[in-house]
Amino acid sequence: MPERIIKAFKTAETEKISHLDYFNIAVSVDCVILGYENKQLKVLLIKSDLEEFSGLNSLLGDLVRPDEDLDEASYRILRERTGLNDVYLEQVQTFGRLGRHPSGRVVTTAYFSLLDLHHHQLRLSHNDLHWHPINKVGKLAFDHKDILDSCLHRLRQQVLERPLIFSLLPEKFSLRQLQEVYEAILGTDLDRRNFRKKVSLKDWLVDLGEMETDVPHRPGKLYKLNPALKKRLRARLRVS
Amino acid sequence: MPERIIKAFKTAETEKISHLDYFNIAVSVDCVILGYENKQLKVLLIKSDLEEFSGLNSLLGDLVRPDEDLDEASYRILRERTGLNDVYLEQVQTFGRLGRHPSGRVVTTAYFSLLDLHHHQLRLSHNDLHWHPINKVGKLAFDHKDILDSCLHRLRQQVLERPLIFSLLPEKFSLRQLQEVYEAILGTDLDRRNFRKKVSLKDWLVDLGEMETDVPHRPGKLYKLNPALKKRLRARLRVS
DNA sequence: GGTTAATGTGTTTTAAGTACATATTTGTAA
DNA sequence: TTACAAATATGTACTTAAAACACATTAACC
Repeated sequence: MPERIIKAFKTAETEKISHLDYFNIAVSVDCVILGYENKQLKVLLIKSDLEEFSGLNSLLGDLVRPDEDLDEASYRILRERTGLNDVYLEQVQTFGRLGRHPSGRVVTTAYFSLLDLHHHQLRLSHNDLHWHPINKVGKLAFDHKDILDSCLHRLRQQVLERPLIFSLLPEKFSLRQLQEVYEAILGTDLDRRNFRKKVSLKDWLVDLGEMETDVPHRPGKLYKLNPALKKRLRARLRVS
Repeated sequence: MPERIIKAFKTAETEKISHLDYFNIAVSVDCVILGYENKQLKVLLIKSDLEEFSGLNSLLGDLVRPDEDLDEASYRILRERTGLNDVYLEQVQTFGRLGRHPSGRVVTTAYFSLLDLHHHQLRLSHNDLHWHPINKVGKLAFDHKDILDSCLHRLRQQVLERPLIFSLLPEKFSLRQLQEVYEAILGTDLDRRNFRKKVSLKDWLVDLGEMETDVPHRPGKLYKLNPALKKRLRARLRVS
């Protein structure tokens, strides 16, 4: 099969490079899995088990299997690591610098995902997995800091335009909770009145007619995500 | 070396898939090279030489070499095909669907580029290369129509925010010419007065104090891109 | 029943976007 | 040389969105 591919690319065929070398590039995906807790945005990291990066954390990634779509690979990683399989994932960027992986040539595609850190189905697969507050992430293994930053950048860019954020929250939430999520993601304070005006102009929320309980102050109304938008937050791929 | 990589990915190591299979994925880049002529946005295409796609056009792409960065590969393609080497290229998205290439598994990363179709250095490398008006592109080989569309979408999203467009134009240009480029890209008519107001609020242009010549009507002022922004339109990579 | 800590709702100001009109300059053709 | 065609150059009124800002209300706690 490799030969067929190389023949399909004329330029490659005429090159003096050994044909097999073209298949010395591994393809991986890395997932920036984000959760929300204690008014902080957190990212799921794992201790790197490579000598070169001992003591450093890394994102969750894996080689793409020869028989799975790129998108599918990211869902697999999320599922293997968290037990969740109906979570929104979005491709952000591909990193292909030479030398980005100490063991050889690996080109990796970054995805980000948002999920409710307290979701009842969430089961972390490994002891060394942990949630790390986004603004206390120091050095990471590989170029994973760059990958994280590019995903955060994309997220911040999109979060006010598209209803991405709701998978970070429980089913029912107050406007204050929603605003706190936005503040954690954007890293800024928002004006409560302007925020509410902005949100209410979109068709994102449904008033449940219920109130918060167990808060030491005047309870707020509870909302849920407009069901019409809910499907977009789900994975497009099923478990294989 | 492949073995080292596979060992570096714990999950892969424990799989029953033959280790070598992980290296049966080829990595390519595809370039959406856009130019402007006759008030039309055009894309550089080539006749596909694959049997499966006979009669169809495709984008310009190639396998990534084992010893070159992903970004570098896209610059190489641009250089090989057009002779230009100092042109802006931007990564857009990676396409990894199974079966997207009939000869085997190929994951491709899409880049777009804008260049002056009448640039004196432009030398197309191949007879079958041709510029195709963007709104007359029909079926393309592979998933290249999807790739083209995603690049156009990104371009349209960014073109009013960032000074990307100026490499489509000659050094000196009038505001009318500039507006026509925007209209070709966005596919809409723009109000001249509002357009000028919008552009003049940005710091993109420098008034040259010169006038158009050889126009059959009142000549307009000529402008050039603010030199401070020029470097951003150049490649970050040099010719190797 | 007063205090605390939120919620819930405007208004005003400023900036950005949209719609629209008139005078001006050049080339061309009568 | 003059009228006409076709574009440039410029400005104002209207509408919508974003930013700044204030006050009355509700429930829990003591």
